[in-house]
Amino acid sequence: MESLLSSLKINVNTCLYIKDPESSELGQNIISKSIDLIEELGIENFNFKKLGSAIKSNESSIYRYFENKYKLLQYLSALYWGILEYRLVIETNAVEDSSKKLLKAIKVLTLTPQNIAYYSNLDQLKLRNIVISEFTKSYHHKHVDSDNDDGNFKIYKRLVLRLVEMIKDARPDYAYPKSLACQIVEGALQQYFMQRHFTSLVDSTDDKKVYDFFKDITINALKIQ
Amino acid sequence: MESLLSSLKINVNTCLYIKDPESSELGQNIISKSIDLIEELGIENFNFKKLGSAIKSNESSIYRYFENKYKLLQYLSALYWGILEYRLVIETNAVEDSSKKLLKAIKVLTLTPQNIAYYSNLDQLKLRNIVISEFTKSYHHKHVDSDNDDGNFKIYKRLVLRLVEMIKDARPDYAYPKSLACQIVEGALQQYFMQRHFTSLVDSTDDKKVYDFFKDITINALKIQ
DNA sequence: CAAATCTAATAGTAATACTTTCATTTAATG
DNA sequence: CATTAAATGAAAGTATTACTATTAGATTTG
Repeated sequence: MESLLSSLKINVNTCLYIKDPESSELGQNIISKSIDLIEELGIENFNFKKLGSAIKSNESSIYRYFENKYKLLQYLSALYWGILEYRLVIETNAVEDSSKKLLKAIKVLTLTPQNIAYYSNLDQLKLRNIVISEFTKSYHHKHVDSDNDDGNFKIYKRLVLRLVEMIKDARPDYAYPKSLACQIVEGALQQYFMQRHFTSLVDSTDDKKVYDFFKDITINALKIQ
Repeated sequence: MESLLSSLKINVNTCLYIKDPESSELGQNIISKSIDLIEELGIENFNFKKLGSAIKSNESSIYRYFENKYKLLQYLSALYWGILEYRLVIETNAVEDSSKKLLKAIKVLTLTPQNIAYYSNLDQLKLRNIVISEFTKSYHHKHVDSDNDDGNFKIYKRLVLRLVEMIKDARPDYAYPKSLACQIVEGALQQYFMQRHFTSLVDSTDDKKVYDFFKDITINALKIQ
């Protein structure tokens, strides 16, 4: 499975970049080093000048790949959701029972993954940290609708809709499949952020408890198993 | 109830401002006009210069009240959660049955309120729009921990913990009261944002459905009623 | 009235987010 | 191998923003 995935290219929406960063060594450096830097500094303190000197290249060269740092963040997010989508499809594909399939999906979506080189050589755990801390800011702004029209969140929405289908398969008459799917995917990020920064609002700092919580919610809401 | 609340002062953490904006007319103008402007422009496109000319005052005068626009956002958020906390307490206080009390609380926390002048003359619906669009950004950044230490999110956390107590009262052996409370409070904001900007991920654009969803989740998770 | 405080206006600083230009290096092709 | 095209690097330049400092006038308070 690893080798299968590492030979796949995740087709991020072309609106997200000016020049495909996978097409050159500089582009690949931009991606891998920006993951380090954004995780370390946060998107607000990160800029292309700092990234330029970190990869011994120039600010203006990076602008030839990405319009601005927020597009880069959306690109990185799309990459993350793309990787997660592949894992979701592959790990649930063989499961026949619809309830078991759904629970397996929730596992993939809520547990911290091993840092296997699924995709090129980027650090999946750092990428996940970026998504936990920064993804919400990639769409909470005034041009969210045009970004959406451009397709910048396509992979994310496709992933959520895959979960919606699994919920419907497990319980066709459930009234809120989309709300539940959103709450699982987005809520998992939220729970991990809370674990790190709002410990008084958290029942347990154990990763597995995030899964347990959403599993419990889902089983009871859908009345399965 | 209206008159009771309109005579109450919500004690926002003093770290959030330099000079109490309620102590002068200029300060009150800053608050009411910033609600209009932040709702209209979003926090990124909003700045103190624009606010200054909107209230026919000066940038530098506003800096005497707030350190920067993000502190102002945290102040406005605290105000919102403070108003919600009062409504929560008052509207659930008389309810004796713990399950009914909890469901009433969820109603207060998830439904769009009437724009009653609960608190001074600020526009509660606009304030709510700001919280839906901007609150997540008030703590998703690198200095969240020191802001938290300063007490900037105290009212928000107190509100969530009130809900936690109600969940525990309704079902003392439930394993995830804090996770559930967070998901209700934060998830409601998320659902409203989705209704507005990610319609393909939404079951219904009816406000009441947000309440129905969280009510259903809670009833089934806690096995009440 | 006098003292203290508050506010407005202006100017100024430092950082950021780009853009432009142009020289140089690298890669592609005949 | 030579020519051409494309990609990159270096440097300088622009516009905006976030904030500070200064000062003078207005307002409040004792």
